[in-house]
Amino acid sequence: MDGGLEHPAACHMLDVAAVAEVLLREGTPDLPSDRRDLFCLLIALHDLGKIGAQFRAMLRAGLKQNARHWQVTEAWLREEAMEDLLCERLGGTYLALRPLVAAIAGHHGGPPRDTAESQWRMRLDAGQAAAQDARCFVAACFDLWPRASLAGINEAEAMILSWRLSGLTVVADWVGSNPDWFPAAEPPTSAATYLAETRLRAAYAVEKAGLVASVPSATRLFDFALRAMQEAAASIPLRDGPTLAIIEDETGAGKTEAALLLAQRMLLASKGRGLYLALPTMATADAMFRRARDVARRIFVTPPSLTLAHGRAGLSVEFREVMARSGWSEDVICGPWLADSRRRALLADVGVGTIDQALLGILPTRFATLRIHALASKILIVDEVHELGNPYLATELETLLRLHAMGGGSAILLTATLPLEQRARLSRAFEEGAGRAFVEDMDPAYPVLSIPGGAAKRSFPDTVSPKGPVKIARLGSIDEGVALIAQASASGAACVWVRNAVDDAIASVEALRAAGVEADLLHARYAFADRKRIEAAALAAFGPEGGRRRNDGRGKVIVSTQVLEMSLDYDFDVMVSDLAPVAALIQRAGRLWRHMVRRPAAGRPVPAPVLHVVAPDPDRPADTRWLAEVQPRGAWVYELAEQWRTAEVLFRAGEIVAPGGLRALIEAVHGDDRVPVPDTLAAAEEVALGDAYAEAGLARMNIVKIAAGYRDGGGAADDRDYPTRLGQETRALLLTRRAPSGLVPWVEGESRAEAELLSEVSARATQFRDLALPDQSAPEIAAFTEGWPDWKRVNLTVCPVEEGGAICEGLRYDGNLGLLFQPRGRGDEP
DNA sequence: AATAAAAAAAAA
Repeated sequence: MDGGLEHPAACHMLDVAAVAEVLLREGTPDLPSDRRDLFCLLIALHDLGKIGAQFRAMLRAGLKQNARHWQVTEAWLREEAMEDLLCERLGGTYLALRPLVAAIAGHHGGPPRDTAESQWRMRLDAGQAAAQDARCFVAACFDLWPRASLAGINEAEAMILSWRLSGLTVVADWVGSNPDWFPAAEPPTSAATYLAETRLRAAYAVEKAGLVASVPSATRLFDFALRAMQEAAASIPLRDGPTLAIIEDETGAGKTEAALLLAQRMLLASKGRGLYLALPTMATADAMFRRARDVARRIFVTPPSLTLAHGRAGLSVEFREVMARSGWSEDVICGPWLADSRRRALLADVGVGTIDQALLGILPTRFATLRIHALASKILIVDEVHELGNPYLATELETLLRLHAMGGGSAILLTATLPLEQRARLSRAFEEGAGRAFVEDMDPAYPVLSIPGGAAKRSFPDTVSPKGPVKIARLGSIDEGVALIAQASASGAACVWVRNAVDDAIASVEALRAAGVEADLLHARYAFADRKRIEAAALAAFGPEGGRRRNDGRGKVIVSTQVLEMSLDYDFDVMVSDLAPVAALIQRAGRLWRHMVRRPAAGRPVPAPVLHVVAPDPDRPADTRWLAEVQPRGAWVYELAEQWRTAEVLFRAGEIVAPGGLRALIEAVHGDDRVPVPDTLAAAEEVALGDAYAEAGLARMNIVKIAAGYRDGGGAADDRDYPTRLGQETRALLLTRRAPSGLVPWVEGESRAEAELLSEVSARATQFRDLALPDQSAPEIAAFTEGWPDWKRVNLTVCPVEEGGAICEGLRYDGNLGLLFQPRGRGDEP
């Protein structure tokens, strides 16, 4: 038998190369055929390191190998004689070869990093016979992919290609390692006959895995009459090559549908083979998944695969339903192979998930290149881009767009309130990634649909939201807020008070109660189950079908924090809010008088929508204590200069006019020629600016170094060492209760894992500093955590909750108020 | 002194 094929690893390598062949044909953007053959040839060598005495010894006797087989793969391919052979046969230089070799060798999550000396040692350990076998196998592969060529690839291009090749290798390996699809067989008679056979298996396997891209359909997506922005998306001329489209319009203008219309046209123009819809939170991703189901089916000719990708995707009832029905559904499907891991979820025809799932691809984390590869063939749709405006996230997003464009991908960005400068930075990253000159577009038109380097639609019929402008009124104190809500609620108005800090929100609930007003409380410091319950109750009160009034006829009242800004479909008659940056206030104001068709102005208990902002007078001499007097805790949440500037601009404007007036408000606070702050706040602004630079710098440190290629620019760190978001450290508690059988999760779930997820509550780590949390080695807790992986034990503190809610001195939990930190020395009284 | 947000097993 020729070519070292008697070695079991040889068949596996050909299996994996055959899978890669099918994937390149069926699932990734087009690559010239000589590049495809080059990729297949190299991928066929990915497990070359298994050919060797050490690996055999490990398999037979369980001996420990000094180096892992994937490291040895690179060692063989970097051997001088081998490198010469490869360069000669492939018609290229070792400068182009080496980055690609590292890409296929590093298929276990990270790139190989061994020195020439240790690679020499690996070859020595493997033995002479192995060297002979390896060379034979490589020679046989040349004949299998005769068109493979390095011609025209220089070092810089090889660096760029290395990212995608690495990801492709991983996917091919995962598919090709499945024994159901590639059962062990007798050694074949020749490499060529074996490859011919296994190509059939590969085609079947790729289909079974759900990786054959569905064919896009030109079917009309929506049966309603398109609105202006949607019409624009359906008709704007697309440009050649990788395309970025930016849709800027107010909340509720139908941007998602516009993006889907545009995405469908991009698919039909072969700018991608699928979609990934990236959202800022898990909750918004869940909501998008619900909406995407029907339309996803219509975008494709055959039932497409549809996945939900985020940390708690398993809790989504809709996603579970799609998985359960995927064996026979004519609708959308998600087979077991795709559903098996979050990383794989990105490979589906239509993926919906958090932006973080995509961002992990540009951080040097384990299997990051799999994410890059999966996204490369997708139209990347990023929703609520304005939520990703902090320097760390923004820098990550720029990098993602740059890399996506480099790989030939297209993208659509959706936003309500993006500063022009931010829009320019994202556009620049994409255009530069696509290898084009960037022409800055500072046209302030709004709403707008623009394609950098291409067409733009800037004139829309002059529409004003049906509710008319939202008036701005200032309240000088908390007491005024209490009085206003008490009075409005008495007249039957549905009321909300948005506060910046959880403890301030709790204080407001107490103040309202003292004034005879009962209010619910919604923030993020609840066990997941309680938060879900309170959100559902709020939806029943303030949602489209909401009851809005209590039995006694008074309007329902809720006090909340920033969680309210996140796409929850509430409608309030009256809103009071702490001063917050203008973009946040615009989002909050979007929850005022939202459902005008169901609830026209005439039926409302107040004459007009007004946003009452609790803030000090911006004309009053402002110092660093300016805000703290009305917001004892919340004053620290946002940057002070931004807060003052918002007050100055918003109170002077006196109203929010959407959509026409939004751009001017945003630019006056965030733009290049923003309003200057008083001298007394200049120092605070300097500090904040410094912090922002530091954050962006940290992001640049953390992200993968694209130009350095996968070997030197990537990594295999634990995800937690390279967070997708910065923030103060938090600590997660797993609440439990005592049952006859021992500790059980605080709430029930369909499975133990689900019950645990639902019983988690997090808060800032510093708040626990002086608390004596339960000893985790106590017998009842040790019994509860038995069998947990280490990372889980490190990250979760199991806390038994007593009958009255006490956890330990100074800390208690209340299902309606959340996790409560109490002043010390007052015991457990509420 | 202080928000919300996300994330965690590989590939015989």
